[in-house]
Amino acid sequence: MQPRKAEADRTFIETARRAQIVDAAIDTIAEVGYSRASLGRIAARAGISRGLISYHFTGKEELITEILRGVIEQSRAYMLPRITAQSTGPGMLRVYIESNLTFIREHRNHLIAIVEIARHRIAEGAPRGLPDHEPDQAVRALAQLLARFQKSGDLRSDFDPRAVAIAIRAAIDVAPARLSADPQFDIDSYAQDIIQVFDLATRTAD
Amino acid sequence: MQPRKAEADRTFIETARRAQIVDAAIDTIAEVGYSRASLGRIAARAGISRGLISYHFTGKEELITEILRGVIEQSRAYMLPRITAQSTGPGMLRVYIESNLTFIREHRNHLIAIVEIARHRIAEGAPRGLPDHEPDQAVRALAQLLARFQKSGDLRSDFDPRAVAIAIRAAIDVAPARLSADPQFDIDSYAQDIIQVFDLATRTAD
DNA sequence: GCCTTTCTTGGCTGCACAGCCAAAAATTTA
DNA sequence: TAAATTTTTGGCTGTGCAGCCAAGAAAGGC
Repeated sequence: MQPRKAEADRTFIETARRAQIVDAAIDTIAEVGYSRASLGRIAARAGISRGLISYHFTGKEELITEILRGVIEQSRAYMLPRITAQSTGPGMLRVYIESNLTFIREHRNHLIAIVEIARHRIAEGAPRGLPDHEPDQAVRALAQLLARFQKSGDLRSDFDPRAVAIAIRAAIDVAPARLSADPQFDIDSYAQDIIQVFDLATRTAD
Repeated sequence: MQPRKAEADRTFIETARRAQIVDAAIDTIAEVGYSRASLGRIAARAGISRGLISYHFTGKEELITEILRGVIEQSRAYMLPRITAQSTGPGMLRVYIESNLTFIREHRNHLIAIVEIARHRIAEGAPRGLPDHEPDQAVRALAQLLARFQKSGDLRSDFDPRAVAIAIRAAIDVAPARLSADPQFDIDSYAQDIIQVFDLATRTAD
């Protein structure tokens, strides 16, 4: 499951093709769902032959991994500075939810695709009791943030940060599916409502 | 996609076999995931031949529908009386979350299976812009409950009941996947934390 | 007991897919 | 321009699956 060669060695064409294939794969998964997104369909959308994907990627696995890697990297780059800029608990929580949902709105298909991938990975690929899957990492990171502000007295301390982190991630991760199923869904007003919910739930009674 | 015959006409054997196959299908889906749960695997678990499933069900579709029908019926029977027994907004909300999560704990595999099915149905089966899928019904029903108590002044009225309903359902629906991925996950304490979150978020400031 | 109906098996067919490969086309190098 | 290399195509192979069916086994009616 290694890339075919080191990134630095890639030709211009190879780099461009890989990007083109990744984009086609994201749009295909977002449109027809993970398990209908065959290499044939992805190739058709990119306007190339099936074999070409096998030439540029060692297998479907590497293609999917590349999608995850790229999108996660982009979302980190967008959200992390915004979140760490906040110094108060409620502020951090607001910006955490807000930046997540803004990123989802602005990268609709990318997020629909990785949520699709994550679901199938959790459900099937995983032999039960796997070490570390992606959603767990997000939950753990958020739980740590919450715990830190609990300790500093900036958030109420009578809740389990892990449980609340699970609920917050669940509320965020459901948004891409909503977006794709319901064109009416207004993600910005959803964001505001969710922010209020978790603000009221975690804010110290002062 | 109709059942082979009216329910009343079924022989003893047919009824027993259908139940046996449904049970095997639920356990298989819960164990290996939806898309690895082939008729062959389900038959193997039930200790019967593949063809027998085709004899008792018109197709895989009917089998899946039967699973959904049964589990939804059971969960309604468990939860509905408990929820309608509550007369206050906060009480309703507490019992709604509690009875959902208790039912999940007591019917682990059943719930893992239907969440699996629902995910794949949303993601793939659905031509975009479908009329009514199951999770939407649950969200809509909960949103109506919330709206009713908002109008009677029993819950704060500065949130969109639909958005909060989506968040509550998301927090509940994530539990089966957590259960199957993480044996450590304590669903009862999770329930208590989630109850507190949404209680604080929706309770009128009195 | 025999005959009919119900039940069950295992094999067959066709489909969709991922991965592989030989050869053609395009591009680069000498 | 010729040779070498990279890129691309389309077909082939094996796998896993759902649905179908002929024939056998079991159960029930007469």
